[in-house]
Amino acid sequence: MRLVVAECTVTYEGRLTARLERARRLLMVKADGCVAIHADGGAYKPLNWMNAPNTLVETDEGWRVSNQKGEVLLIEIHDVDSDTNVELGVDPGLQKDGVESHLQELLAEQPGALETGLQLIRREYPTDIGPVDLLCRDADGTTVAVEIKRRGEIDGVEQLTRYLEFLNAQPDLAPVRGVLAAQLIKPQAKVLAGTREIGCVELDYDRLRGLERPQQKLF
Amino acid sequence: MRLVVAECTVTYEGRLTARLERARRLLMVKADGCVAIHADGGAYKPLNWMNAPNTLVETDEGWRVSNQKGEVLLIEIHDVDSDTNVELGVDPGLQKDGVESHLQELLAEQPGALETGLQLIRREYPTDIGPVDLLCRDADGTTVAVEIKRRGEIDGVEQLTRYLEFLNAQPDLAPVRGVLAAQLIKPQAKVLAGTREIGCVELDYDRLRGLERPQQKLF
DNA sequence: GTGTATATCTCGGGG
DNA sequence: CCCCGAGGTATACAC
Repeated sequence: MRLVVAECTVTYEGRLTARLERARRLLMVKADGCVAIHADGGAYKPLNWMNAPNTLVETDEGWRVSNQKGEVLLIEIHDVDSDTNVELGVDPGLQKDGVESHLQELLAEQPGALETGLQLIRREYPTDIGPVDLLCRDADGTTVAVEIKRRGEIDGVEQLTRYLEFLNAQPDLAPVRGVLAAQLIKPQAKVLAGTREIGCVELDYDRLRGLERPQQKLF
Repeated sequence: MRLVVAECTVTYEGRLTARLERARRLLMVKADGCVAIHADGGAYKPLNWMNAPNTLVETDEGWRVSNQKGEVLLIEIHDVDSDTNVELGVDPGLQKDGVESHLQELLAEQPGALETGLQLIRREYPTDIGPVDLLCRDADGTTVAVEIKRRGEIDGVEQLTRYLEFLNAQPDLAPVRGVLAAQLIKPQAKVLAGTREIGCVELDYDRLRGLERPQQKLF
């Protein structure tokens, strides 16, 4: 990783046009080739950047970074304060837990946690307009489409509504009802779901994890 | 801005649980207090971070960064390679052009560019479910709700559909029809718009800018 | 590659 | 403060 502290003026032309007036900033070039221009604030996001893959051309005046899509980042460098290289090596990477995919795994194993008697037909059930998180059959034999979110909001209800329209157009599945499952469902989403006769289930993530490994509960 | 290169092991507990195994990384602390942990790849995004405002406590073992929401970033520091401070000062900031707000300004001034005879009633017309970009009246006196996007996709059609449902429930406005305006409208969005009788208009941004300042065209 | 959905999204505006 | 919508969103994943 190369770190340069310099007085610079920057222009970006691409998906929009943007300009940074002259100031002292940190330029970061990572091993993958991406370039980021950081100021001393504004959270972790750089003021301006160019992702890899790109081409960096260095001249006396500064850097010209461009890519195949026609985007150009011009960094005019007036004065260099420092220019250092840091060897970091390959990173083992971030391990995450608690995201939607894990919720989906847990519920695929335990559909009964959503509703007594619910049984899984298929996870990621494919349709022409995208995959349905879980397709299930309830105790009465009715098909149920389940949409899983970390937070249940209006767009989740919209998404499930599109799936239900599509699934109900298939005579072998119809009638299909919908259930929105999330750790937290916002009031607006509950209201919208109610007007469309979509069920709402709020989940306890830690409890689901416990259900997944019941033997752990015995000790 | 403080830049530390160090061998570290990191855990984050908050909106999710995440862990970074031991490796050499760049730790960045900006003047606003935000902390970012960068590897030598993965675009400009850090592997892990904590935004301001937060509290950083430094001990012999490493850093403990926490905030009021109960999120905690623990950085165990095994070995410090370098630890430097860089003075950058306040940044004049990024100036942008070409985004949706500018399209909205241009169309608010030139509703006729969308459709002959169209007149603006109000920009950012407020409803209980969010503001309608442009509310207009057409040559026949019918109310028209306009949703403006840089790129017209399915979610833009959904958003406009919600507004139309809401507006058509108001007797003083109904009937209201919808128009989706964007620089580029994707085929799927056009199809969905068609099934809901929503109009689609593709815009030429440069031409709109020209219309805004017609005197520039004379020279 | 396109299409679809997610994200510790981030960021800003308005009530 | 939350809610809502935009983003050069970026990123992953399926088709």
